[in-house]
Amino acid sequence: MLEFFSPVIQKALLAAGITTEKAIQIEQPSDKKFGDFSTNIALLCAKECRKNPRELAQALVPYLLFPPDTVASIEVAGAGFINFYLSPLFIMRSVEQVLFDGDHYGKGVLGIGKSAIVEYVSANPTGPLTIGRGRGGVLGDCIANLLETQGYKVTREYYFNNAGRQMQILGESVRLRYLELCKQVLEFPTTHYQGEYIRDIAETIYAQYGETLEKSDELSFFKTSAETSLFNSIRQTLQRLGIRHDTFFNEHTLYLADESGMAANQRVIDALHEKGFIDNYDGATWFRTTKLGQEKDKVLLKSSGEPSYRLPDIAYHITKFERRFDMIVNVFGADHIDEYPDVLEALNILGYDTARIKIAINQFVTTTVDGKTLKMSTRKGNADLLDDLIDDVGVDATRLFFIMRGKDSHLNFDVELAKKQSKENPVFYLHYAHARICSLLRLALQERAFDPHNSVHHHLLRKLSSPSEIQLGFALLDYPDVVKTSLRLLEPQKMVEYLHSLAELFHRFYQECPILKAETDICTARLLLSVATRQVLRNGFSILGVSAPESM
RNA sequence: GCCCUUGUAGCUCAGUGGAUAGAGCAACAGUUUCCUAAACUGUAGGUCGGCGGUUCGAGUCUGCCCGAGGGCACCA
Repeated sequence: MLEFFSPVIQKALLAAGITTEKAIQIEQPSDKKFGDFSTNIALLCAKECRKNPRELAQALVPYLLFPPDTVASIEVAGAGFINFYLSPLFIMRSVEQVLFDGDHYGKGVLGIGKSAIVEYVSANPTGPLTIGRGRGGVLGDCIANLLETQGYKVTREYYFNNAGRQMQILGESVRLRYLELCKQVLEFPTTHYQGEYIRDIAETIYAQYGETLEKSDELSFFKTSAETSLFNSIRQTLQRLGIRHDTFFNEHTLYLADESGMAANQRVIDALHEKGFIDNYDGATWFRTTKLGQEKDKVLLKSSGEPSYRLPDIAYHITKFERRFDMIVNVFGADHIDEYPDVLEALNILGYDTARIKIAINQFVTTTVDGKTLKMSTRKGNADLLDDLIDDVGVDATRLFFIMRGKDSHLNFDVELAKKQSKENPVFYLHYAHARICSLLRLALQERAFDPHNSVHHHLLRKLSSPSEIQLGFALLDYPDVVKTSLRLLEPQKMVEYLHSLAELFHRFYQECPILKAETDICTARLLLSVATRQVLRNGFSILGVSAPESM
């Protein structure tokens, strides 16, 4: 709605002879008695105009000229707020727009002609996905969906590493478990992967090859088997959640020489060296972050000559620029919070426009079962496996619970609540609203041969005027703004909250207004309002990646 | 010790420097001759962790203190 109000306010300021640098802000007051929308522009300008904000607001009002039948009234209130009330006609006309746009309602043009990359999950294949990773996965997936609604061409990328020390340890862990199956007595080191899944992989190998591999010192077979198995498991889990990736970027490619005969990692060292940010001491190569005010330099090349994780990270991000993405979104968990400032610093030094990069960090998840909070543990048991959670509460609850709180909040996943078949459970409440509308429309088809796709009666919506109808219509009109806000803040939680309030408004409308029992025109209008509500619920669900059940 | 996130109603959480701090759930009291009561309406519930500072105005910005989670490797 900013696009609607802003130009009018801009003109009014001009007409009233007020010049200001301040950006126009439009907000929805928490209380309807302060209008449908309001602006604080008079308060913002009061100081530089050296005028009382209330007087300034009063002076502005005569110049606020909106198209006919849009804004019903304008009031000055409080310290100098200007409050706008929309006309019911305007609201109902926008409901017609919802019906007209259908699946496209809420789409925008912000990203048309632009490309975006969203990197998420990015777990190395050293174990099955944990609940914590799941939150980031769903968050990333929703952000990618949001970008697509605005016309961005989105690449969903998974960055992983199947080389290096962790993978060696993984292979060794599997080999040791295999040897145990061959009745060898040995000590399993605490530094190795303890998970039950290691035994499973070893058993599969044992079942297939018996003890024929017992004498082999060759690790790579065990490593490769483990990697293949775990990567499959990860991808299967993601698939269950409806999370897909377009590209898998292997960190290892950054170590290999390209056409120019040089590895991407080496090019980063050279480029940083040229800028004077490389130093060699203690046998290692360092990124001189002390020059940037940090306490310590950071190792790029270890004394063994191998890159530390930081170097390929920088090189990897450079590829995102080289691949010419207009927007670069990185989604990762709080455990990687210290990683990105160094990467950004390096990119800045090398002259890349880091304003294109957006970072979404999600805090961790604790699960509550029977009122008891379990802390996530990667070591023993499989209580923190994402697959187990999905088995337990289902895909929709898993997805929705992960994003129904702000990403910065330390999420408390109440497993009991997620399984409840009642209003307490937000998943259920949202589903029910949708199913209820579907059921209503099935009946309307039977009793009145109502066709939701027939547009000849759309104008009847303008006959609706009761508070619950107007409020519902108003909420529908708000949807495109909610999409934009969710994207701007990288926060799909805003969408969840919105859809919940939309469901609530629908239930109230349904309760207060008889639909099929109403006289013909009103009945049709109310059915159309219901169709529009269902449309917006569906559009929102599809961004969140939850299903839209037709009956329950 | 340092860094990041966080502390708002009994619980889970919103809150973009602005109006009397909001929502959901739980609690309590009501609503079905009627399209899904798997719902709706109403009531009650607060020292915004604490103490200062910035300004016309602070839950929001800032300083310190306290609590919670995470991170501080030549691991990724």
